[in-house]
Amino acid sequence: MPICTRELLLEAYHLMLGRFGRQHWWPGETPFEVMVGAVLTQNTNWKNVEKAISNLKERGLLTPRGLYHLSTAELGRLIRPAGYYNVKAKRLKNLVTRFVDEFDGEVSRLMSLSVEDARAFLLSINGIGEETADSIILYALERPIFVVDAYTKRILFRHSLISEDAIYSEVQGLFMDRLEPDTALFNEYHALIVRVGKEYCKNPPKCDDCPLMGWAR
DNA sequence: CACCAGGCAAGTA
DNA sequence: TACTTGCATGGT
Repeated sequence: MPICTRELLLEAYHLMLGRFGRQHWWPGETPFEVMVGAVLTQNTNWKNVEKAISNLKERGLLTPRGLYHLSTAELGRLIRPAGYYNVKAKRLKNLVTRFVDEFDGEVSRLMSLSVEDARAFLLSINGIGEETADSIILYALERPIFVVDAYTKRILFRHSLISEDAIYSEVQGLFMDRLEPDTALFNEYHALIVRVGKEYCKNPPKCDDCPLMGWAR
């Protein structure tokens, strides 16, 4: 059972960065587009999300008030390629309604909250869970919080750094208790984990040539 | 053909 | 509290 130190976490980061370079997340979007994309990409391939984003963009609807005044049914039709379109249309409406009603649809007003308050606000919205909330805080608000996803858990579990049933806060704490709050670092680190997870840490694992081969364990 | 992707909430016991 | 299930398109 390896001990998870700051040095170990930084080693993994540099191994992944050295192999893949910067991932440029979140791909070319304004903060509001990141918020929308964070909901659309729930359990869904990003390529599918891009089609949905394009549909909204082409019609000039990818703004807080554009979506605010759009019916849930019509929104669902436009985001259809992203999958779960009925569920996601409701979730987006929930997010946009709260964002416009309580923050006037201004990202700057949301950013004036503390990270804890912003997280509590986002989590109080039906359809926004921990990963989506943290993705919005990190990639839209550009505040330092570590995003944990299924790949993060799988990689750490396979390297015996966490148990299989480790909960979100446990995994997040593993990183945040050891690394100084650094938005750029957390941004790149999560993106690299997703990249490595996709290419190597699937079922079955493709460990040959994985940048984390021989790391921790 | 099967499998799954940058999750989440609601239902069940 | 601890599982289970529904949601859905598009790529490999």
